[in-house]
Amino acid sequence: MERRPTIMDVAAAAGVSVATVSKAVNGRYGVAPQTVDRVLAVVADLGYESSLIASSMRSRTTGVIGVLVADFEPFSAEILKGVGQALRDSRYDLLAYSGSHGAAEGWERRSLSRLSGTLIDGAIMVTPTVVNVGTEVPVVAIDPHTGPADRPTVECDSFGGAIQATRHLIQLGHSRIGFIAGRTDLRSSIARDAGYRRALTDAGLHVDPALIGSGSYRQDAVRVAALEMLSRVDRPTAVFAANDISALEIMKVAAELGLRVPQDLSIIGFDDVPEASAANPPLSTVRQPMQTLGAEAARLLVSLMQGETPAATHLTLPTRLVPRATTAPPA
Amino acid sequence: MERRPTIMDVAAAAGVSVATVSKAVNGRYGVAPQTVDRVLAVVADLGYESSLIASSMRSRTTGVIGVLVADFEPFSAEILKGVGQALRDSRYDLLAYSGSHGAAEGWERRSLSRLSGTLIDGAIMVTPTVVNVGTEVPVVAIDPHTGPADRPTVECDSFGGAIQATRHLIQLGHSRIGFIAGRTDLRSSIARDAGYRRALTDAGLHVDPALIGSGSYRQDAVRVAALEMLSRVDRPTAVFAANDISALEIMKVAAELGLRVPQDLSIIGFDDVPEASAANPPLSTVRQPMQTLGAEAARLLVSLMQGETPAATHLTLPTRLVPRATTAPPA
DNA sequence: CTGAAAGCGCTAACAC
DNA sequence: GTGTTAGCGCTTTCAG
Repeated sequence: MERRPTIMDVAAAAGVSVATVSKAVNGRYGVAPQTVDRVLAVVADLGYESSLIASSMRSRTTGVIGVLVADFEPFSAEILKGVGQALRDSRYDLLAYSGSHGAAEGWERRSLSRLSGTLIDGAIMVTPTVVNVGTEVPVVAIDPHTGPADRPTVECDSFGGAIQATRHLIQLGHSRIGFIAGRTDLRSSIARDAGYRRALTDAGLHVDPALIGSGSYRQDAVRVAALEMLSRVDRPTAVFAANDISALEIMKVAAELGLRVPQDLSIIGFDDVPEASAANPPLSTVRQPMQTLGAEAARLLVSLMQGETPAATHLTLPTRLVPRATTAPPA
Repeated sequence: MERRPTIMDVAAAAGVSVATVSKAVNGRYGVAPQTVDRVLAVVADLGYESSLIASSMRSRTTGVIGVLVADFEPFSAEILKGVGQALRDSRYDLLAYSGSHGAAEGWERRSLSRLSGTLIDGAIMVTPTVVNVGTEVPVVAIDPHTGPADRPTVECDSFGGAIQATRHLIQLGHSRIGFIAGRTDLRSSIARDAGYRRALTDAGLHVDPALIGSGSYRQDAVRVAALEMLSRVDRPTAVFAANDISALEIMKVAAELGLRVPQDLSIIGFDDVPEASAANPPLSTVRQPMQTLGAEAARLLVSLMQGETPAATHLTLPTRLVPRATTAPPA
């Protein structure tokens, strides 16, 4: 709990001015070699470390990349691993930030505002809630918001993935297939909804509005929608959830209702977060390459930060069906 | 890429001084209600958001908790989820930081120095490489370094867990059991080593130095140690790795050597990171409650930050054996 | 109730 | 080569 040494302490101890210390520490020109040595010796001795914050207020660049998330949940954690991997051998520090008001719309505007222009040189926003955020630094969005895509984005093929999931259920013999939708402000959610409908239509199946519930990716909303859907006399024999967290919640509801999975009800999710394979029984899902998403976003951002003009600023990565133990033919 | 509005812009637009804006925004006493209204209207209009960095330079407190990690890998990602969960309903923002020199010893001192005293009000260090770091803010360490434990710590019962793992192999009928050790500077690693030896001794088994390799939790080192150990004519029939990442690497080496797991070689890890259950075949391991570790660390830290004196500042959480598909009786 | 001024730790011009 | 000076955007005394 002792006071951290400042540049003034170093200057005083080395008998030079703060400016000289700054130059010596940052390897600027115009300092005598022996002065540099003396200063660095004092720095080592005192354990001085320049304050990232103070430096960032003066210099326009910090070498720090920010990842802005609403919350550290499974999805964003995977993204983070990918970003970290891509940046591992770079000179960039990585800073992940989650405001305390993650639930409120516009959290990313607030976070970005508070960090950019000073602390971070560029940012990656994960599942943002708004489209336009004026910034002073390059930003790339992962799993972007609906609306005009003026900002660089990285996402997976949600439409194709939803078709894979729904078709998987159809091929197992299901014809009454429910859908629990996600956050309707996310492009990916809308695409998953569309994919579900398309697969149904392509198979000559009727799209029954009663079998479409809104979950918004929120556990409580999913619970309500699932309870309602699964309590119907003409309940579906299979459900596709717009993400794994929702699917996992549906599994809980099914258990409470006395429905066995997959015998009485097939369930398939989307994402393949680690929790999906660890579930009991392991959750069938559509895998989106979350770590790759993060890594690609990082690469795109670095290229943007270096003033390059990347060939593609809207990446869409493929998904893959991962059938596990929660999907089976209907009874 | 537009310039972010500063407090000066707000002041100018509202026709007041920056001091008044600051007071109005922060709800300080001594501002006329109508002035507050006017200022806040301008704030909303301009989309002003105070700079976290600039504020933190003047005020001693920011409401931000920092989690310092060497790297965003599976273990620290789980910790992060737990910290996030514990802080979800608090007023604290969460900032996770990984310096670009994560590999170098002392990364946490550097990170802490650069962030503390200004940006963060408290910190959680994950698997630190050094013991003493002078700081101005409360710090709690997860999976601490060896040496005098003067700082609050949260860890799992590594000794007991290692005994569980080794005993599991012994009970399956193994008598030649190898061990790939972890980072020798971590208290937990040493405890796992000791637990391995104790279980062996308790069972009347000989501790063969040739069956103990050093992996340091680094893939390349694990590979070298595993290759050497598994190429011996008197190779072990089972191996206990000090963490899952090491165990996963051993699985790869075993495959390259043509050894079938678990028929020719049983492997058990430690941690139960998500990757363990997703492995093929799923990895047997000892589960440490990583998210709980993070959550407890967060609770401890918050209590420290509020000036309380927690009853216990050294938490040890229990582990649990999770037998999966990589352990079986020897051929 | 409001504003002017000082300064947090640091860097970048510019003098000396 | 080195020191002096002026801020970065904000909060906080302290006068008015």
